Amino acid sequence: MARDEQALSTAVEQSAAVLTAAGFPKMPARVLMALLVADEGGLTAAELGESLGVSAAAISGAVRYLRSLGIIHRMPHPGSRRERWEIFDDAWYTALAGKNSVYGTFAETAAQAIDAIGDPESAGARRTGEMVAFFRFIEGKMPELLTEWEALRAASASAPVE
Amino acid sequence: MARDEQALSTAVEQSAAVLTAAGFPKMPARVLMALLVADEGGLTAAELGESLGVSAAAISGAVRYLRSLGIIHRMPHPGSRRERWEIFDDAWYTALAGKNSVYGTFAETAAQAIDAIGDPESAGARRTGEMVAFFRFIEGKMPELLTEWEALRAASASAPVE
DNA sequence: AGGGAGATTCACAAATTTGTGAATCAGGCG
DNA sequence: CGCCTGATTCACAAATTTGTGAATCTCCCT
Repeated sequence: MARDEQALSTAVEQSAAVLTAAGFPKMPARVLMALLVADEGGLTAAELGESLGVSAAAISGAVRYLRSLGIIHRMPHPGSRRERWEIFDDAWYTALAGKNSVYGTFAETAAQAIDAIGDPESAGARRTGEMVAFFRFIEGKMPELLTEWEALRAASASAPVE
Repeated sequence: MARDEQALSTAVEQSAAVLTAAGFPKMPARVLMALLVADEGGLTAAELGESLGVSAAAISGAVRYLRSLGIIHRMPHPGSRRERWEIFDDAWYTALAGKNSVYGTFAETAAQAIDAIGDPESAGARRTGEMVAFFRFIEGKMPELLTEWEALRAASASAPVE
């Protein structure tokens, strides 16, 4: 079965839209998905621009954003001047771990509200305390979850996809 | 110890800022935090507006958004005309479960890209397949995690907060 | 019923975000 | 050594999002 560019483009756009709805910036989401489904060797900025129908400048901005998140990297160029961008294999893993720490900082910031409320018996303090505990719990569990994933992944190392 | 409104307001704003950075709309985030730390009985739209320094209209919009997410509800009014808004106790739990299903739909949308690529041996198909598997794994694990949290929560039912 | 407090909605204004074109920079190749 | 392809940055334009004021609606209370 050959590459169905039409259907692929649709899938890329739809996936990017889901990411966008989840709060991810639009152009980075599209670039990310394009790189995800790309063949070995990554894509150049020009290729990305053409495939997504946007200017080189937009690509550059999106690429900078994604690099700052540490989920893509520039390929050690084969020899030509063309810079190739490639997604890290563990990008999603990393992204989730990063989001996890966001949960953590959120919990710690909110914990300050408990002190400000003063009375630990009050509804607000109780409610806030529960939320803080919840996110601390989630944050604490996440490493475990990721370890489990790694184990699973290693187990089915060269097994077929999907 | 009495309520330190100054510090409380700061904590509310900072927590809201963290949520905003994570992709949550600004005003809903602020309203959510204000309701989180509120005393028993919730707050009226007017109280929210005053406490956050914004117009009643802005509150109304934020409240509609939060209600659509199912994380706040209008209190069965005591008798007065004033509508009181209150956060659900399991709001965060619910929110995470909801976000979880976002992961799921993302995975399923992206899975379509694999078919479009055709060759399952290609780098793109392998990479995408791995991502899909990862998010399916996370989605599958989440219920377990939440169950565990419920158990923990029930265990320390009337234990002190924080 | 009528008055009035409060919530909600609407059209518009402000502000932030997003994408573009033109200019600039970088470095491989003739 | 200088041209030429391609990446990057900048200032600005477009567009989407966000918040406001005024008008409208709701419904309790007399």
